Amino acid sequence: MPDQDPARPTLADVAARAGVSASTASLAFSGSGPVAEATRQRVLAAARELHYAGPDPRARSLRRGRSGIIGVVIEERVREAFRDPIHIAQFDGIAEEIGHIDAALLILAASPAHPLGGVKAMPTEPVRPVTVEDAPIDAAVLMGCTPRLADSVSALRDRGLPVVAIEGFPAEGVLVIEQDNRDATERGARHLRQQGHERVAIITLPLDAAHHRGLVTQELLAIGSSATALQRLEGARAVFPDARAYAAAGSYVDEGRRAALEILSLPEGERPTAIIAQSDLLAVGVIRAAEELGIAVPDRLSVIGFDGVRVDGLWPYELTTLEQPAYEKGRAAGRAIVRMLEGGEAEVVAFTSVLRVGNTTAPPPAG
Amino acid sequence: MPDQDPARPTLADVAARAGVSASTASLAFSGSGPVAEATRQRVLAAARELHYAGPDPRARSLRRGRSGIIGVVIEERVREAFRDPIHIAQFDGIAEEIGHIDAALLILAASPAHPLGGVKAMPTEPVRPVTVEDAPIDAAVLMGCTPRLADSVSALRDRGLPVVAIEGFPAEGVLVIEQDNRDATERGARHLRQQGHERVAIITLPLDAAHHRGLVTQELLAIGSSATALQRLEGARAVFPDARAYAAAGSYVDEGRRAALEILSLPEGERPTAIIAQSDLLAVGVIRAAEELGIAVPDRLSVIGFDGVRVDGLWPYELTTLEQPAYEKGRAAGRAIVRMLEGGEAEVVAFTSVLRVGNTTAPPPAG
DNA sequence: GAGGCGACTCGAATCGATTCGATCGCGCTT
DNA sequence: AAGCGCGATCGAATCGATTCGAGTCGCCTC
Repeated sequence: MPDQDPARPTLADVAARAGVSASTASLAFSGSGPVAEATRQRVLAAARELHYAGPDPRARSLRRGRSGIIGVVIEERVREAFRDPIHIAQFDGIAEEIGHIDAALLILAASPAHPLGGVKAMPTEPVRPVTVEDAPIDAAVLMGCTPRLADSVSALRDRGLPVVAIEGFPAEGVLVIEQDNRDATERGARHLRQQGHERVAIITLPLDAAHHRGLVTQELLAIGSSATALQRLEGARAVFPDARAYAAAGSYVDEGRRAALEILSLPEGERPTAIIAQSDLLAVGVIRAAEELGIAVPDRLSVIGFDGVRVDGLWPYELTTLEQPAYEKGRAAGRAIVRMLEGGEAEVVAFTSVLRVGNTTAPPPAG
Repeated sequence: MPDQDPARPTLADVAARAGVSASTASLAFSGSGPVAEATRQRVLAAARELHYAGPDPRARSLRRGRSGIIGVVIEERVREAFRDPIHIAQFDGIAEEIGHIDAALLILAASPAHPLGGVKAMPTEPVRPVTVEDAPIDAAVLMGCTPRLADSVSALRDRGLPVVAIEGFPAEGVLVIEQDNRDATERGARHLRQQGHERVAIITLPLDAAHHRGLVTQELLAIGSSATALQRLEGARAVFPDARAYAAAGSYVDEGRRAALEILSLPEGERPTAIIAQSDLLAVGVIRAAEELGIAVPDRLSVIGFDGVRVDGLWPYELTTLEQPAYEKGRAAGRAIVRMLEGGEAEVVAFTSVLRVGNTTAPPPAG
């Protein structure tokens, strides 16, 4: 029994009460056709009397073929997306642009890839899972998604929906909003090199789908799927080929702290004089760890981040970081979606990060 | 023509190719019924060959009567919701809880109320507006909504959808997650009184739908519709009945600064010795303004906020504020939705704010 | 006064899937 | 060997609205 309440009125009921046909009633509501004003009023009155709440959006969107909803696909759990300032800025930008066509934003967590028709866990859940492949959306924006989603993406394409990705691996039929992760990180690394640093460590964003934490090995690199993390790693190693890298399990302050505590446990003279963190939150964690260990920043340890979000409670530090235009990236994605929905072609957009030098980087200690 | 591409395959096509009936094909996909493994494989194979992307979510949700989407209604433009840390924490909490039933979150900006069947602006927009009343949602969470939405809310009720409100005016059939705005502010005000303050000013959140800025007059109070702002104002005036209040046009640092510059333009001796701001962001603005005017905080001006979000770049200040459990409020709303969707009754939850004393409040200057 | 034109209204097909009840075999029991 | 039970499959109704083509009716024109 799909209907929860018996006898919720339908358009047909309203039409009957108003003494018109369903088609006329529909016209009266949608306004797309000639309806006599008197008739229209009669229909609206009937609707009021029956407490009819207007055409059912489900039926409407089935018939019309459009739902007015844009999906934003993230690969973490939904709640984590709200923790990351970069995500938020990008949401913001997307919302700004699709607001122009009055579309709404559906936040979707990518489900673990499941084969076409794979068995769902519980057949009679009160609410069925909304996955990327079966959400009533008109288009999708992928945020930092990995090839793990390839199946879902091709399902979207099979549906004929426009798909735009903000960073991530290029895929057939997906418009990518690009970010110069590799080159930007290389610029940041060069900045360290110029200051005289030789021993550098890297803390990366999660590389693989399972978010493995720890030293980045060949094996981990091989299964690495995060374009963003890999590109930034590549940029850093272009300058410091032998730099050790540690993967964090997420872009959180505490993950940065944890990795840094491990990195900095070496005796001075062996331990790195600089750490390249792949996000500002990680970098803040590094600074916290240094404070705990009594290692002065930037005198004995330089720290560089990525993102350019202004992190809370960092005073007196001003993080040296690579500032990326997250809000603008979101807008570009939104604009692309709008254009594609209107039947046009959207072109690839590439964004550039700017090195903002703060007071967390300095020449390495003389010794 | 609803379909954009000609000949996108449907379940019937797949069934035909697999040599089974549509009903069997449906069973093969949904898994809710006995289907021979061989048949199932045949159907899935046919689907692959035709590039069939799975059952159309629109049709599915029409038939099933559920879409798996929970709407979160905000009254600002969507993008502004992402700017407010309290909103974000609440989103986060909601997402956490509804994640348990695999539902997704639809962010909806409340449209200006329009009468049932009111004329839409453009009949042939590429994407139709998604308003509160016609979004394919299974339930709605209202975030800080005003009576302006009364029509939309009653439409939701007519649809038989569960509706939960986080703060806001109680409405028939709407479960409210409450916050002790009035009493909490009163406690904060009493803290100032105990320190000896007499001349106090208040900076409120937007009171009315139009977000009028400026001195709070009787007229403004009369059209005030934000429960949160009104309750907090009431709490402050319970202690300082004659305190002047200024409405900000939004919860932003710059709005707080702007209001404070006006408030503090009086000669010392007449100007307030303390300012009660209705949000932390506003309070930070007050501190900024005081810095600009060379007024020492807390020596010559005490400042108290509301929210307990840790605002960036405030050092060396630790804001005295009323800490509210925003994340928990979101969770409570999410839990209530889940319970109601499962057919149960959800009970009202009330949250309490705690006064956290920082270093922005002190006794007023002796003079 | 007949023809014609418009403004309205209606019937019926359609969107694409789900689901209930009925049917059909087929193996097993007694 | 007849009867039974059960798993697999199918037909048809249904979900609730939109839309197209086909009337219907009144009024204007020549």
